[in-house]
Amino acid sequence: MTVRSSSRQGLSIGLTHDGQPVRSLTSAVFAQLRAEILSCRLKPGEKLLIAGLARRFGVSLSAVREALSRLGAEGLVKAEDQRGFHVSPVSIDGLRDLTRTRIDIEGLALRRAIELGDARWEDAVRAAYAQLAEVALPRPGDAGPRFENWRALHHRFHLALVSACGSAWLLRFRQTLYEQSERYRFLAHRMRQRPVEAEHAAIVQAVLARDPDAAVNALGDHFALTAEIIAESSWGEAHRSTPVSRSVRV
Amino acid sequence: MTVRSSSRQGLSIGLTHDGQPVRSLTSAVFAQLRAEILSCRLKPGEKLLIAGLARRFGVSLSAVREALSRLGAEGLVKAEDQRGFHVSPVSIDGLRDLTRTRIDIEGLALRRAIELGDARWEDAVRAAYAQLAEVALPRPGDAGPRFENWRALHHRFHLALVSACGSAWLLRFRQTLYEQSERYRFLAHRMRQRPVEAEHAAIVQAVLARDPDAAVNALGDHFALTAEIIAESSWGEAHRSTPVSRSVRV
DNA sequence: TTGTCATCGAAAATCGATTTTTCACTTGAG
DNA sequence: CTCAAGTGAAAAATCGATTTTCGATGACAA
Repeated sequence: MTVRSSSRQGLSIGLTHDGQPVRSLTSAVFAQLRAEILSCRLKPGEKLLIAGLARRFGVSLSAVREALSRLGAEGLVKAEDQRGFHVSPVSIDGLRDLTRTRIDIEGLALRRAIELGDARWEDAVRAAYAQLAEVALPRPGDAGPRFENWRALHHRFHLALVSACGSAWLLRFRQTLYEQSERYRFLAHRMRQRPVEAEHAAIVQAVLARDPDAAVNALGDHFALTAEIIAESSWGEAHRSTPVSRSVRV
Repeated sequence: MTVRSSSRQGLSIGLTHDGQPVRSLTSAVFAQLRAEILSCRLKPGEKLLIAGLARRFGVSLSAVREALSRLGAEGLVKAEDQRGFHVSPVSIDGLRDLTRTRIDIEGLALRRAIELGDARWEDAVRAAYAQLAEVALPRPGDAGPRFENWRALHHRFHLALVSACGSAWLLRFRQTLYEQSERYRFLAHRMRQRPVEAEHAAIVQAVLARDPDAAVNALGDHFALTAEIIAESSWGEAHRSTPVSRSVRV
């Protein structure tokens, strides 16, 4: 039984987020579930019925269980013995912790990248920025392929910034946090717009000037503003208890 | 079939590292494999044969597979589709990245804890430090329960330091890095001794004085010195990197 | 009413048989 | 000798049947 089999529903071969090829049903299920959780098609807190998912994908229970176990260890689903799996919940407090930690950790990575990055890295940053700038920011609520394209370029841009940091661990943690933040962005699909290009430009300018403090500040502003706008969206309003405050500056 | 069944080999009920009770065979296998990897009874790079482990623990293939999948997502084992599972490898470069990232991330957590921690936190730090200081540092190569006891207290001490940081994400990442470093410590089981109590004392002093810079410096020195000593152990010597570029044979 | 306990259908967990893939080795052509 | 194709044992992956556990429901006594 091969992954390419046309009897499988909604599974596709390709690459996982970490560049490994998908060569097993379990990995395909994992990638598909991950994508659906990130895009909130599977909603935060939702119960994940193993049998239902197995039927939907046309695979066995074991494949689904294994995929869910992996997602559990990555923090996208919550597993409890004998009680099955749920999509990890979201909350304003979660968004606050996520944002602050993201600023700190991605800031660390950015500092190291600025210290270590060579000319090739600078070129990569410039190229990723140019590609992102070429694409118009999709209108709020636009969920089509244009938005997917922008999202991919946006991710590539932020990845390019820190790619030269020289630490596999920092990159791994950064990836985890980035994915978590994707969920919040999808949740608040109707967000107030703002000149996000200017924020990216500020980051790039500081990075190319090799000014770590300015770069990390610009990055922090970018993240914090995103979080604030999510928190003031309809989702955020519905879940608000206290305001999401800005991370402390180094 | 219950976890308490006496027919299971080497599996025990109890708590996992994150406080969840072990109520399934899979979780018990997961905890056992994790412990054996951290203690290097399962050696870095070693192939993990699913059938062999299933036989050894007296459980089915699925339980082992699922446990291995979770460990894979946590970074203790490396999974490749169709090629099974290996214990994650170690290297001098890995130790370098690990140490540096540990200093940065645990440093972040420590700063936040110093900022946020209350009197109860201070008490907990003092108590954990006192308990650790009571136990004599085991002699090099001592692998018995005395060493296990010291290890547990040492972990509790470092956890107490950052426990008030207020960030689930930082604590999670810290835990991951701490576990990784355990492996290196076990590998270099015969290490040069040094007055490690003095280092802990310096950390505690700076923490209780609410001096974040001094505390993070002391913590960083502590980690860096540990890494240096591991690198100069027999394991480290054996893995010291050969020159990157080597002249072509004539 | 309130609390305890038995019952039962649904879901999770476990198992081991079956299928698919890999890998080390052999064979034979160039 | 080198390399490519073939071969078979071993290991991984997949499946679905079976066992165990959970949790809602309702009977019944205090």
